Amino acid sequence: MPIPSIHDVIIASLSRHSVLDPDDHVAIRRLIFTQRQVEPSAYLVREGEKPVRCSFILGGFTYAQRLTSTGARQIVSLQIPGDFVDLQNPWFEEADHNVQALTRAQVVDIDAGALRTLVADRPAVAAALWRMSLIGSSILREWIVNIGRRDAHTRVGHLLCEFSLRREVAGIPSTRADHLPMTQEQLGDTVGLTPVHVNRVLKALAQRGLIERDRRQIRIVDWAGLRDASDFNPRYLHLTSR
Amino acid sequence: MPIPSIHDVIIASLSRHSVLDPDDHVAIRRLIFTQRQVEPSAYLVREGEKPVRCSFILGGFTYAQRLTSTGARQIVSLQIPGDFVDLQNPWFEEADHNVQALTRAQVVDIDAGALRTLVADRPAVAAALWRMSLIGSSILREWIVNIGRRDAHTRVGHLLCEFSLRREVAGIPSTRADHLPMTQEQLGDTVGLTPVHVNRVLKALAQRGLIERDRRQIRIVDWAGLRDASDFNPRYLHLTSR
DNA sequence: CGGTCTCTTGAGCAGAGTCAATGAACGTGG
DNA sequence: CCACGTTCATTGACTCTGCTCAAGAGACCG
Repeated sequence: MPIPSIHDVIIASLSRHSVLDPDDHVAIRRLIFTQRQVEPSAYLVREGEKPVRCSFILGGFTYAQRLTSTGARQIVSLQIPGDFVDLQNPWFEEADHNVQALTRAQVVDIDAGALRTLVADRPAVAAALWRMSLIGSSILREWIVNIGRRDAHTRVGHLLCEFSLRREVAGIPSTRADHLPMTQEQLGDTVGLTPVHVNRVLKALAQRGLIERDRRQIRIVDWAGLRDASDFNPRYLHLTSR
Repeated sequence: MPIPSIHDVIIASLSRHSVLDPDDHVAIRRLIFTQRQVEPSAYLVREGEKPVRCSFILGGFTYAQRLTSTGARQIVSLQIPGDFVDLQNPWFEEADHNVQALTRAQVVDIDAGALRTLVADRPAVAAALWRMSLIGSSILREWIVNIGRRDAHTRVGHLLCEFSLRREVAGIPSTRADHLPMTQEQLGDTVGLTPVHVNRVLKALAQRGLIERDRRQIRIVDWAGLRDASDFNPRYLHLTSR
């Protein structure tokens, strides 16, 4: 794909949630950035370092993660194509978490300073970016509820629903290979469970006819059933409003 | 207190994290708002409703909360004086959570439209507000780690450390009456535990000499000890950077 | 074809939850 | 100033969800 189309992808992503005028488009098109590919588990951001750029995901998936002093890992967010990785970077002195590629991913790096300038010049772009980061906050709140107050079955089901819906809304077809591109250990680190228990929960969900599994692949068979069983209400994703 | 001083409080709060110039001050001083007092457990925001204003806390404490379908409650954030309640409101069509007063609280309501205008006109103010909301996101991530991967003792201790430090940084003296103005049930709803277990954990923390309790009051006796026992690293609060 | 991950399953354990009773503190009205 | 009701805190006894440990089976890769 030629370079210009990447700008279109970013504009399209912002426009999914906000309204931009032609001048905003022009300003975004002036952004200079570099595209690169990252391999699974490669770091995009490291806790403690000074972030000088902000990435945008073209393809593949990434996750943000932190470790406790006992070495336990907790995944705190997932990014899918169309999302920004750490939109906060231009405004913070140091990163407060790590970001790693979940799958092989194609990303573009945007200079933090250029992003600050863009935001200062174009209020509508600032509002669009802000809105995206606010939706990110809303998802964080939902995860707190999920991990804090739901039992293991509901928790895992809720994550499956969220991931599936976010992907669908972003228009990302789910291929056989990457339907839910996580190991059961990563799934556990996302919802606060051990991999062993995740395994048992997935087995139970399959036995209840809510999902189907084949190797690493997880497919939702009964969407309404899983949604209801998982206390999933998409309001927190703020999909409709714009 | 005369009305003008409230603007000063807001400017001071923003200036704690960001740099504003005199024109920004002028723009903030043009904000019109109403001050009011809310009683404990009164709602400031209700899930699902269209938010038309954004509140700023002058005194007292509030919390954001959501319920699961089974009726369990999870508190997802705490606001202290100097914080905004739902800075997201001007950009969302509907609230995704409830906000209630934890104690009696003094708040000012700012019209969402006026806030949008201010942000569009004054990039530095926008950056300051954005930065505050990003710090809020960072706290949400830490809570996910806390609830997802730490055991009950560490979890409770971590919350005590966070609350104590945030309050100290905001310059809010802790009076005997409201040191930690939460019931054990609310504490449990914050860290994902039952009130009964919170009670046992507090008892154990006191026996270890980390905290002291008297009625509702909880005092940290051994700050370094509690910090280390609770895996508390204040990086996520982004206090120093500005 | 061996090595490495990941998944799966069983057995036993334990941290946190549930249920229930008692007690302390506090506010209110008489 | 006291009686009463309500809300919280505290504690014990018991249960159970999810964790730990461990072994074996697939899958995948060079």
